Amino acid sequence: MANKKGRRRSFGSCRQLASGRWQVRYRDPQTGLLRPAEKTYETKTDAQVALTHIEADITRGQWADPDAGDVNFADYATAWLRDRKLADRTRERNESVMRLHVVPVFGAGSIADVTTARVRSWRGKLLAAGVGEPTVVKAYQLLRALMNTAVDDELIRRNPCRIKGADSYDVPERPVLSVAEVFGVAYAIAPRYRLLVLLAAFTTLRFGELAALRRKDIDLNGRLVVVRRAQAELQNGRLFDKAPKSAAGLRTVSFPAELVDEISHHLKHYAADGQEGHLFVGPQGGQLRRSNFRDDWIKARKAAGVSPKLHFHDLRHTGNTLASTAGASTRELMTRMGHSSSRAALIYQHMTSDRDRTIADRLGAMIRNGEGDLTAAGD
DNA sequence: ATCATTGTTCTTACGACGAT
DNA sequence: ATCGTCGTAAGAACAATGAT
Repeated sequence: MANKKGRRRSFGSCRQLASGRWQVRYRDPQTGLLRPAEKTYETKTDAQVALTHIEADITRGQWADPDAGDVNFADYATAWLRDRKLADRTRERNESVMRLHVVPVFGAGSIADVTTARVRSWRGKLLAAGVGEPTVVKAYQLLRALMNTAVDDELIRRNPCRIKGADSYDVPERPVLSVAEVFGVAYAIAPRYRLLVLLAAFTTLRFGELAALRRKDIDLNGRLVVVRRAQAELQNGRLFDKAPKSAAGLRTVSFPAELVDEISHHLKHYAADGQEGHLFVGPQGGQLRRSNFRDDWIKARKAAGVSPKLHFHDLRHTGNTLASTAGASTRELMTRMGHSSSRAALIYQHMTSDRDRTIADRLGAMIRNGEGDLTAAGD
């Protein structure tokens, strides 16, 4: 229905209502139905300008259904979280961040109500309330990801999460131990965990990988430990083993000959029975988990006089640093640590086991030179 | 190369429960 | 009654992968 008089428009129409104000109507590009614009205009000129803008939006593919953003945020967020295919642990975390920090503020309104200004103030309040920066960053990233999907769904035109620097934070350097300090901790901790500390440092396995080790994964003669899986822990405490994601995750790492006696001793006294028995178990024979390891770690850390900031995971960095000192190349280190390199290596290169053995041997030399007395003590 | 996103580990707190 | 262990929950911190 074009204007009766004057210039014919090819797009939409304007008409004057009984009130005297001007209404704009146009074809909804999705339904093909004639729909009135959101508001009316004082003058015919204003109405025609508005119509031009709408047409331009549609032409550019930027037109968004004004009603679409009217989706309840909480409902949309729930569906969004549900439909993502994520690892259980990631899902858990996303759900808790959403539930605790995002939905309480935005949940009641609609998707379109989330404006940049509100996002900024929400973020500031979280920080002011004492929520840690990593968590605030996490919450922001999550909200942004959700709003990105809303953009894809054409609920909103553009993502309101556009606060510079809000999606990252500075990560401080981690402490690194000397060989002497590694042994200091190893001999300060409960004996059943001594090998755990040593392997963490000298094979640079992760806690989850160490916790998943079975007797059969240790080759004393070959001085190898085979990493076939990692133990993961859900927030609800459920433990499960995960296969490594990449070829690099499934790997064999050499350990220094200086650890052989320690390992034999451990196998004899502490490891669970059978080839499938866990190498490391809790005080009562249960599976090793963070909660039942933590107290021992803290005590050992204190007794050994190392930084109270030292995380178990820092042993891995320590081992990495030591291995680097022992002459490992970046490539070799990555292999040893179980990193894949999607960038550089199109084809996964196997480091020769000879090379890994050499690195382990040099680590052994460090143990001998640095800490021969400690290895003999306290057993 | 850089940024976006996903994944893993560490910290703190508390309650249940059986052993001492 | 107290203690050690274990399980659970929430939050914080750190690391790696994947997409531009």
